[in-house]
Amino acid sequence: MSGKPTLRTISAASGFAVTTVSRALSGDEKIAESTRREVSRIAELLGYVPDRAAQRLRTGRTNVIALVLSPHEEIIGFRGSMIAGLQQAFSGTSYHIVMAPYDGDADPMVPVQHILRHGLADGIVFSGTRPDDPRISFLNDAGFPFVSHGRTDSPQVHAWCDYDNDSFARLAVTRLVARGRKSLLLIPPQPDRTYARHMREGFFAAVAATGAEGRIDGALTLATKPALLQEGAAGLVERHGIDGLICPGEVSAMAVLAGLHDRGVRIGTDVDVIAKQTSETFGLYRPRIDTIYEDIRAAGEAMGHLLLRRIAGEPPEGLTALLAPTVNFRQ
Amino acid sequence: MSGKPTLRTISAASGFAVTTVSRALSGDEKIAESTRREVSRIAELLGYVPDRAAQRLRTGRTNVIALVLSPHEEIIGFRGSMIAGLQQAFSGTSYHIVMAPYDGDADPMVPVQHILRHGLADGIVFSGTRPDDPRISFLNDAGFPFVSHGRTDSPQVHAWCDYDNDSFARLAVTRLVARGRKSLLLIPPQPDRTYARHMREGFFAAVAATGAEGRIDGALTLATKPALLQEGAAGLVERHGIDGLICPGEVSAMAVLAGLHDRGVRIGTDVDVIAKQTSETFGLYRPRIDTIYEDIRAAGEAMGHLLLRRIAGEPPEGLTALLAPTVNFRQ
DNA sequence: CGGTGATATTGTAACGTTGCAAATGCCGCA
DNA sequence: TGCGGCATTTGCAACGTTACAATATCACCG
Repeated sequence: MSGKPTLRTISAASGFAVTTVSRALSGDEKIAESTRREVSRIAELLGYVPDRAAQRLRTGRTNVIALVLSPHEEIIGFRGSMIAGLQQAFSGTSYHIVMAPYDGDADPMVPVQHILRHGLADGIVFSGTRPDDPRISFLNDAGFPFVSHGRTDSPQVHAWCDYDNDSFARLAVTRLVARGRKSLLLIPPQPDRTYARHMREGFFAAVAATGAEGRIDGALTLATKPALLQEGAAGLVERHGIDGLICPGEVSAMAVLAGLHDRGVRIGTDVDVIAKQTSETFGLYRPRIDTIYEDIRAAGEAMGHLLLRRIAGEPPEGLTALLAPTVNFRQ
Repeated sequence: MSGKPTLRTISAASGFAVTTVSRALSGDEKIAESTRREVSRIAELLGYVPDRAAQRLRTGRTNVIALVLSPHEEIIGFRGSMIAGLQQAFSGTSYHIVMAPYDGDADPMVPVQHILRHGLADGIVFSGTRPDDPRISFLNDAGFPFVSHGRTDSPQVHAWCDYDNDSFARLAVTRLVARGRKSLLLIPPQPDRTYARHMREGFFAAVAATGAEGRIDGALTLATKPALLQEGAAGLVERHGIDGLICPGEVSAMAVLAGLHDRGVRIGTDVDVIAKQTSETFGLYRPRIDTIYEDIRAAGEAMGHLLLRRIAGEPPEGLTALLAPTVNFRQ
């Protein structure tokens, strides 16, 4: 009589068979309304909670979503915001989020294979998508529900959510040009990611359209080494007369701004810097700069909803979300 | 023949009983070395992976650790760093981290009760510990392994990991006084958390010891409303002649620095600001300020190890870690 | 040569759930 | 009265694992 109540406990207490109790609590199927009420009443009374392990063993469903993030993500609050958004999407469901271990250095296939191999989850959310990301076809072949943060070049249809980095770059260029800047530099985002290409394309398209001069310096690619950016960006400004810089994230922005500051370059006067903003806090940076907001939390929430639909069996066609930039410009 | 290999598959392939196979793969117990090798060989060959759901149902162990964090944590990268540290501690084990849903507003007991009720995990890591935190006695009574980030006033013995905020405040005060500052302000940390008291105590002890003047303004308590801090701190500096400020986190530091900047107060000249630093990136802030580092990732790793020992059955006595501040002062 | 004990292996049962096929009860209609 | 058919309920089996008690094997000793 001690221990947690099980279906058997409720069965004994209510007089109905275990199977009936199970079906009554599951909600659907042919069960008399009176039976359902009585069973529910007793279940509630006894504080019954279904055993996830048993359900999982029997049904094969885990009620778990695996989140695969590289710890090297440039954006500081990325993990936290993404999790918050996913949790928002899963509130009201019985899904929990498990963090798939991934050191970010190894083959990106490793964590994904690990999840499938061990049956850790019913669906996967991953980020850091590459143009030829092998995870897409692997998961598609396995028929495993997933949503990627970022797009690929692959013709394979799949659910994804992405930020419109093309528009981001266009907006940034347009703004800088409107402020009278002529010689623009895009701090290169992570080169092997698809979003980096979108950003570059938008950058050069806008540069061409506005008649400004635009460059990207490959040597500054290592956004994970802020010290390099700090030196390099400031040097370029001096040597090539750059007067407008676009930073693809807060870390690169902080590094660039630090480098300029340390050389006595006046932000907003000698040069303009415009950055992608992903946290509230960055808006407190001084001197104020123009930013364009990317809402990671919203991305997480969108991905959560898309994934739930995939798990429910919806085909991936059209299960996509392209999130628009929000400008945050000074007067 | 299709489907994942199970113990039965290996049993059939090797000729040993299912029980023998299970024990051979589990590692211990009396199994002939030759048997173990043969069974392992076949298991490897067939790509056998034990079914977590079945193990969990049979043993009651989940191989999961629940992480309970408030999304309102002031520190931006807190979630990500904590997760990274925990994952580091769990690498090589079969433990996974599940994020317990917690909106931060509700009763902190809710997520903890949820975890126990649904048997979601073998252990819990939680943060935001209060002096009379009800989770401590609840989990102790339930005999459930846990580690808290932060201490309590309760005499109950439990595993915890904390940052030495007393030392943090003393170091900060000492540094400011050494730079000639006389009238110090501590931006108040979250008032209902134990760490806030430690920080206050260290602050006033050091202020008394150095003969400086120290104050905390309760009106600035709402660290989650950076706008308030921005206005309030700058106002206090002007009205009360504050010349040294201590910020308990990066967000409050950014707010305070923004407020001072906007009023034309010169950082490092008119006033000195010293802040707790929790991310690499913050070191790029300009003008440079003195910071004292708190390593959240290290805290996560320490908590992971402590929790594993608790789960292994070690009594909580002495399972504690007080992490020391690291100063990062300008020359 | 029978008995003892150590060592290694085995069979059975159970964890709590759900899918399936079968059974029960009941009503109306022939 | 008997029977088909519907609505509801039931029992059995199984998911894959491990705990437990029991058995088989063998060497050794009296």
